Amino acid sequence: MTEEKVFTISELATMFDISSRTIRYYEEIGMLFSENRDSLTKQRTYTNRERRRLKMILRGKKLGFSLQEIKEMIGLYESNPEGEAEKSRIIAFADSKLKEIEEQIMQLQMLREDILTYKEKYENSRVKT
Amino acid sequence: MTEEKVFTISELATMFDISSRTIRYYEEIGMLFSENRDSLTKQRTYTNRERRRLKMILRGKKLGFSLQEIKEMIGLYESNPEGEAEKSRIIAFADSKLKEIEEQIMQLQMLREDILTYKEKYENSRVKT
DNA sequence: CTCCTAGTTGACGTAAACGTTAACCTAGTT
DNA sequence: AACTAGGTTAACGTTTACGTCAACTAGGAG
Repeated sequence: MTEEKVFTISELATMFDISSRTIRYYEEIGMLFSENRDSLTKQRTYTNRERRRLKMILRGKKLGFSLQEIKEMIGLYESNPEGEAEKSRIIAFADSKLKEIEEQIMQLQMLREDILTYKEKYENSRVKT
Repeated sequence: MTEEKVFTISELATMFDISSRTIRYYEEIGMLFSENRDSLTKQRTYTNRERRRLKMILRGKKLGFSLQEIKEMIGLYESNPEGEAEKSRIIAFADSKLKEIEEQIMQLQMLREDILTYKEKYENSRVKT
């Protein structure tokens, strides 16, 4: 019933269109974990939890964040702060990231407008042939 | 009257808080040009046009694009298409970039929501001290 | 003339994020 | 038994985007 589906490394790789090496690398630098590896074959298995982590990592990458930054952000999701000091430190980090993200959204909207403007310029300049 | 202000390399560098080396590198790979270099001292001078180009490059970088991608996008701004075929090729490129950018904005908004959610979770869990 | 500042061209070095290859293991065919 | 498919570790290679350093030059300040 509660049998959780697990994935092999190549299943995850094809699922997200990345290489197995990439997944091993993420594990190497502590961004991904493979629980319950077969003690004999040493093969990695991943749970849905790790699949979601990987998805977050790839989203972060597409958005231009470094793996280090992504690691810290995921840490935000998973941290269990002890005491008020730790909590406000985390909230401050969240706020700074939020500001950064909002700035990035604004810049992207500006870039979008720019490209639209140039595109329309081309569309309206009919070439006489 | 129409005397355009020009900048030295270190002026531009401090203006955008980057190194001179970075500027030379961008020139090296054909993303920036220094017109009218002193024939004796070989010193570079930049016009407002190049200052704007540099600004675009740095914006692109902050948004997570590679220098190659940025180069292509700037090419979009500066291209002067000959004939309908060339024009529709450029418009198609613009469209694909626009899609990409809109997707990126959406992802950023989702990330923003995620972080907000987690932040509020921490804020509302008062620690009893 | 000497020194300092600001620039120049190579050319080699480096961090991040993987790619690639070698040498090995195990499970499942044929 | 031999082969194939899919996985493992270890280690060296590669690309991007610069950093760093050496050796040189031209223009002023004193």
